[in-house]
Amino acid sequence: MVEKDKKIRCPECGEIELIKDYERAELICTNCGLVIKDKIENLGPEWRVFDKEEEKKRVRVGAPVTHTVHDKGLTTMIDWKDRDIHGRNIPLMKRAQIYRLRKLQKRLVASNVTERNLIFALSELNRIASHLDLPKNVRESAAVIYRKAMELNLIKGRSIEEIAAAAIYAACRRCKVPVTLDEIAEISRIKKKDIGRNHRFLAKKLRIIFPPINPIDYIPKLASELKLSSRVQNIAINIIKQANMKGITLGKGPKSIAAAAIYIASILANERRTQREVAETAHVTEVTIRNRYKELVERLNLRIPSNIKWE
DNA sequence: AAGACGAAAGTGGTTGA
DNA sequence: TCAACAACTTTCGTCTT
Repeated sequence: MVEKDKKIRCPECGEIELIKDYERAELICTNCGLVIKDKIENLGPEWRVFDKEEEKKRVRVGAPVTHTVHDKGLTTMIDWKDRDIHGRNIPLMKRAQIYRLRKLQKRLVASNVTERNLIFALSELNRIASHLDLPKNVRESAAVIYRKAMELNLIKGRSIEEIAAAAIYAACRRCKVPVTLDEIAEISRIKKKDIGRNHRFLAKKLRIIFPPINPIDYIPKLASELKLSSRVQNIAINIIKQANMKGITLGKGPKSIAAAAIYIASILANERRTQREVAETAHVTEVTIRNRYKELVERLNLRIPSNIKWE
């Protein structure tokens, strides 16, 4: 559908030659699994049409193809009833033939081990994604990453669940969804350390470059959990932007920076939250918030109103 | 009494020999 | 593989509101 010679490049992993259209559901980078464009507009029918009449009849058939189902959603089912589509009995001769077809199909659908493992992996991906409320593009991305890992024989000798968890994390990083290793570790039965290890492994083998996490990505989530206004969000984002420019954020945990920025912003906007509240929702300690926020206030010359003092 | 502060010791992950 | 290291946590006593 999408012409190969269009020469679209993946904005993240740059050097990758072409983006496959993957049967017109999304534009996905075949290398790193980044979903570049969610829906391609003006999809056009899959048959040639010769006149307007025909065009009306032949529009679009079937659900969009997806990577999150093991056969990409292209399932054919042969009914077990011995009736044709009109409900008539099927002649005996034909029945035998259909019986053979059914048997054959069963074997094809999920018989070989690879396929069965893929089904398991995808259901695991889906399970984790549902628990974390991940958007569709992240799920697709995770599925693509997993399939890619399978193609390169990276699963062999490793547990499916570990790779699945790592694929989810990788997809989140790709799509800038602020999910932590801890959150995934809690849902899957994989330890944080192992998810991280496998994630690094995937990144290396699939040659995906992950940009460092920007503290800004945490802000919306934190702000909404703390029920803070969008004004606070904007202030916090501004603080982080300035901090980024001064290089203060380098080497520090992005979560800590985000938490400190939110804390400061909540004070500046007169919607104050305690250090404890922020610390709890951001999953860092009050001490860390204190250290970061002191640093931010000093280095950025922020003016904190009189209800707070510091030396 | 709750919140903020900071010193000191401890933990887990990264880095470089 | 080991030690050094920075970021972060835990704990706890003190100060402020």
